[in-house]
Amino acid sequence: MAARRPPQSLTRVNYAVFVTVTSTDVAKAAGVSRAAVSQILNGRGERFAPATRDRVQQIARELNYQPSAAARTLARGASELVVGLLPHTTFGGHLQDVVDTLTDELSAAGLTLVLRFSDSSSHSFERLVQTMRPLAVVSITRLRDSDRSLLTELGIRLVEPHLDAREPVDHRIGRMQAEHLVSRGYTRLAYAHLRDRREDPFGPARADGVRDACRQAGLPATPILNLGIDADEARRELNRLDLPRYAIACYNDDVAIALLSAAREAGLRVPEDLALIGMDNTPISNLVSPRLTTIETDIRGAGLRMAQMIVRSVTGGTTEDDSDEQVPLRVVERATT
Amino acid sequence: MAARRPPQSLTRVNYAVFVTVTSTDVAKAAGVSRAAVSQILNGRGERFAPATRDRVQQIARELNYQPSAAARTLARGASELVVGLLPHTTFGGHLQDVVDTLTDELSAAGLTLVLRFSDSSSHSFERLVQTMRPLAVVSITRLRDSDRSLLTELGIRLVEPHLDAREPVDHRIGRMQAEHLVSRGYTRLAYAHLRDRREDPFGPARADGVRDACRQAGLPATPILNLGIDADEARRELNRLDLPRYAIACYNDDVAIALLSAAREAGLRVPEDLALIGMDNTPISNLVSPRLTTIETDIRGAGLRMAQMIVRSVTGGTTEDDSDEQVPLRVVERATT
DNA sequence: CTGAAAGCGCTTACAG
DNA sequence: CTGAAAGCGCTTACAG
Repeated sequence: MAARRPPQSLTRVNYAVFVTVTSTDVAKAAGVSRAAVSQILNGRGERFAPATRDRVQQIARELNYQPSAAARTLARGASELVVGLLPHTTFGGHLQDVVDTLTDELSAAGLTLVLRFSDSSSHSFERLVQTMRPLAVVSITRLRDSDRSLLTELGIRLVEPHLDAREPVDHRIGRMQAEHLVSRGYTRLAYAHLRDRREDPFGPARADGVRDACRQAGLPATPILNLGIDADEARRELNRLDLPRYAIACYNDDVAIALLSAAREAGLRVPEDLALIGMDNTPISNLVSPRLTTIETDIRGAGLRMAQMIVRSVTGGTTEDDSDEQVPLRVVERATT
Repeated sequence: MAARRPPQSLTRVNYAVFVTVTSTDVAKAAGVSRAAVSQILNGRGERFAPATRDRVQQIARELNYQPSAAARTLARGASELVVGLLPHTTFGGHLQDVVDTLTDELSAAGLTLVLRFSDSSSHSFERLVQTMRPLAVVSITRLRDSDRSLLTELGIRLVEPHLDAREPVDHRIGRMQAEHLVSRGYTRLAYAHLRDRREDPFGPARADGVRDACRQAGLPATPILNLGIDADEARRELNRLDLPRYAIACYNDDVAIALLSAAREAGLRVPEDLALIGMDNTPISNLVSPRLTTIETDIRGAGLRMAQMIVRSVTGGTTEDDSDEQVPLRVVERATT
């Protein structure tokens, strides 16, 4: 074991003193060269005697040998780091489960997933990718153009699962919302965004889905509302509509609840005068009255697919989503439509 | 510029071809040695002629030289990586702003913040810290014991801002909830946890705060409720109370809204028969009826303090929170108390 | 079937 | 005031 002496002058940073087991330790203990240890532990050990192989693997385990990422990166010229970019939106258990799945799947493939918010400053993102040289960046949401070109320029693989299906999932969500409303007899539809664009990463694609569904059904253009989760804003946006008898597809359940609350105060009957459909099937959507119609998605399954796609893309070189299955989506019909 | 050739056999991973500017490039262009470049760019340039210093810095900027994190880590024996552990709880804009602040502050100090969920598997966390050797780990929430001892063993600094104030912020939150309820004349208090422990990371500390405040006010022990955001569970837990005339401090606004909804269905008057206080001042807490009393926190300011504390701890060696200011907390009184 | 050697890009103690 | 040299831990092409 090499006891690491910290550098002498600590002007900037205090270093911990690590006790590390290196490949040299393993090699000595096993009576082979470091090259042998490296090859055997990296799956290129076919050429070695099975006994040697076993011995090395056994000893590495006993010593709890963990190769240094820094050294490996330096030697290989690329890291095993994958950076996951989280949208700057409210998210709870669901999205976190997806990320956990991703973490584990990538870890099993020898890759390390590390997270960032996609909205943190471009500057710090640039530093991150320039210095860490991740193997890939996977973005849950649409990337800034500047970040995208940075990655292209550096030759860092970009994986964007949400763009990959033949019909992007967000377009489908909007379409399903609209088709449900149309099937309940509504002919005048609107789309309600979250006003803060940062929190509305999927809004544009979903609004497109609503618009396309309306066009296909021969309905007029859909007005676009923009509101925060706030009673005043909801009332104001509602007033822009030629009520009664409108149906609104909402960015998420919170937006729908804000509109629901405003409608109640304005004396509108829901769903007779105003129909609402949310998205996410949040627990609270089932606690308001009337209970909210919404859309539910099997996001865990989606996480698994995403993970597999990334592993495939990183290990196999393709970014295409050859499996053409789609994320399962389901309308949860309750009392607001 | 060194064009990096990818290794010949790509059994596991496809590598991108990077075009990197190295310190050698800078050194050549400036007509100095790599050592000089290193020292000048790392703030140890006092010994060099000002002209040399300026030239090197200028050229490094022009070439957009970004030192390789891997090489630096290897040479220095410790990385400049800080791992931030996110609680596995619902969070929206607020917490994300804190994280963004943290990212930028650390970046300004030359450190790279990278995120993980604290609940992802211990195994993958171990791999992360063993291979990446972060300079520090900062945990927004309480760490698993196994993870904690792993870090101790490896000598990796652990920063836990939530533990640092003289009175931990979560204890204070519980106490403020209870004190508010007591001040409104309630004498029988309960605490409502989120049932899923993963989503209730701060619950125990807050329940302690409620209990301590009640003890201090001479009130009886507080019953503990556990519920998900679900009408049935809320009703069930409500039935365990000897109603009417109870006041419940809730883990967050969602829990309070679930109880509010159940109370409404059970024909209880709020706040006469049942008082509720939430936590977070979510937008929706102001949209339900009656509007929810809750607690608001200046989490942005908290993020800044946290960032400074981490930078100080990492660069200065102390983990103590010498600044004794507290996170601002404020009761937002509305109609449920 | 296995090992010696070179090299990844950087930092730092040391020599001039 | 500045540079040559050694070394961080690993990987891989090559020689035996």
